[in-house]
Amino acid sequence: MPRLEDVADIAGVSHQTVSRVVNNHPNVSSATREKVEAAIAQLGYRRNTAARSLVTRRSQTIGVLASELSQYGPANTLLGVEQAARDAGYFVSIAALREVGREAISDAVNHFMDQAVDGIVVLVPHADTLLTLEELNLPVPVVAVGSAGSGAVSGAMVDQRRGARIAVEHLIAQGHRRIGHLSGPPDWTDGSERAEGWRDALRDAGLPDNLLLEGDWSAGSGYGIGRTLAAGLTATALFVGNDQMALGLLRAFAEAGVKVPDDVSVVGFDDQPEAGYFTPPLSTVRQDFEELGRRCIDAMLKEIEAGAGVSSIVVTPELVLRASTAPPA
Amino acid sequence: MPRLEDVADIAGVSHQTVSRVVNNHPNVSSATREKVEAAIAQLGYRRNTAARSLVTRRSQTIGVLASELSQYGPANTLLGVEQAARDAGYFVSIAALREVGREAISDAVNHFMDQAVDGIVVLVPHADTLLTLEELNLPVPVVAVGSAGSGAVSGAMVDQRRGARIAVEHLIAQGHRRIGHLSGPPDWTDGSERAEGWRDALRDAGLPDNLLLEGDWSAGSGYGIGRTLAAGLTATALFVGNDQMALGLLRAFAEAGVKVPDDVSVVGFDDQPEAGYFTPPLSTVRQDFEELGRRCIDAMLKEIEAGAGVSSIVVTPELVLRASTAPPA
DNA sequence: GAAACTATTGTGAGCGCTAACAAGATGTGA
DNA sequence: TCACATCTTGTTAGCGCTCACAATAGTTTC
Repeated sequence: MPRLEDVADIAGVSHQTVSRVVNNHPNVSSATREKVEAAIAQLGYRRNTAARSLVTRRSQTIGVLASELSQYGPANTLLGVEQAARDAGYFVSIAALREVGREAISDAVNHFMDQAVDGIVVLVPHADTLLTLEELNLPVPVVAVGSAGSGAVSGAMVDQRRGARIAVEHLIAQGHRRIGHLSGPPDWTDGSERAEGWRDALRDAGLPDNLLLEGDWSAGSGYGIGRTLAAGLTATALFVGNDQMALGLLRAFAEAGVKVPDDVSVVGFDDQPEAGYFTPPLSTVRQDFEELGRRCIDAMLKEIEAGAGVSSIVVTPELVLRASTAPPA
Repeated sequence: MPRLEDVADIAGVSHQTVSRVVNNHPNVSSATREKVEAAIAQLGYRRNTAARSLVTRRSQTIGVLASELSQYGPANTLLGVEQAARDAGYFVSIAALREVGREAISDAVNHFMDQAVDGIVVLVPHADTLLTLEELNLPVPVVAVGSAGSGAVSGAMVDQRRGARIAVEHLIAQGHRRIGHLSGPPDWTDGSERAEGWRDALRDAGLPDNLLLEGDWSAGSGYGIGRTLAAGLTATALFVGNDQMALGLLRAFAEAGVKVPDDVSVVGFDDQPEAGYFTPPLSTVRQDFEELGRRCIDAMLKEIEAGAGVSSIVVTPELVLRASTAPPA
């Protein structure tokens, strides 16, 4: 591999001048710059990241700590993060968590510290992730996706509470009075936030908020709960914590002869690409995960490069109406 | 950050001895080792990756070049890759492709070369990816997932042709004689391989192989084709290139009053977690993507560390039967 | 026309680590 | 006992780069 020195020899300048060209320093004459650039092209020179990192004490790498990477939300957030990071000249390193817990998070963070990442984006949507991160007291900026952040850690989230509220308010506007919620696990921030939004909307409307069932995000849990519900359905509408559980629920209702939306309306959350092809097509709440990811990196780079303090990013979701909702009979 | 030297001072040895301890060199007395380890713990010493990389000329990083990262298959392959790589002490860097093409691949590869990765796993399931990679003639080992590899590039794939064959042979065994195929795009390796397997099975059985329709992997394309098919259905069974298209197809059939499996049997491909909750639950071909990812890293590390040559990995898929298939009426 | 600036280029040191070699300590057999 | 091997530790150089500073050339100001 050619070095700065080799380029310098060919261009007839010092290694430092080559370094200036490579780093876009202002005080280089255009004649010199051209000579150097020609030499760089001729040799196929590439700056050695390790040597550069050694002296700058920056790795130009951002670590992404993720669980549930095969889920629609985290995967797309990762895409946004990657795009913004690469555009800004950063590398993106990942560590996937198989099970979520203090130790697994700590292991992954250690891995990133070994790599000397310049910042960490955390894509672990559990309620106590933020706490664990604060305890670890990391020497680099951290953005926790799915939380509002704290004094030490930046947050970036879709306003799920608001999304849930919008969905439920729509059902109320359609005339529904008994609206249940199939929530995700309460120890997931998404699960509890969406449940809160559901409750907020019902309370504001003076409606009962006692029909709450807990799933685990999977289609299987939606199916199981759907079978139980179908046996003695009291609600005319159900707000479901994510699209996958809604899929399972629809399946269970279909088997039990419960008609959607005639007997019961169903609203999901996420708007994954398949949601429009469920039976029936699912009304749901759309979240722009890529945007969320991009904004994480914006905030992170401000912390890394401009020394900015922690920030709190909020992205607003949007209700998408399809055939699974209708006014009650 | 403490350096090797700092640890050496506290332990009362030379920096080189500390280096030996850190790198598990054999010839260090246990007394010395203990002193050094105590000093390391006391200071919270961490080896500086940049300095190490500079002298070893290894970055301990594997690049993963991926498109379609929000899809079930690539996402789970990535998980397998990450697990195996981290277990082996490697970092995993990612670059996601927004659109697939020579230039995008070349950009991402350049990004990895800037980072001096030790190897690249390519998760871009297009037919001409392999060609592009060969042309780039990379100075590090490359494993192309979804291809059989070539003289210069290792391959790792699920035996999709065989998976398709198994699925279609099952339909034939059930008594189906007109079996159509809704394929993915033919310029995707997965698309053409699965179509080949479908054709193989039909030809071997002396059945017609002229009912081939092309989708684009999305539920939407499955839906569109489903609507067309429903109008004048001649097949009694359909083998669909992936589960998402099958979902759209099922939706279209439901709308058109075509009963699955009474009027037509449907088999998908992938076995994504939701497939069992479609209406009806989908028979499909299961692929172990994580295993595939892990084996990619095994092969890659053999190339990097043992100087092994290119290899070709094949993982066998498995047919999962659910309610969407039945003997013809 | 000398002093004071600015723009451009070069020199030397050192980031933290590992590899190669050197040297001391310990043990072994004749 | 000495010559030789073996185990353990230390010394030195250098990986490729950027930073701080020095030096030169060109320009302006009074």
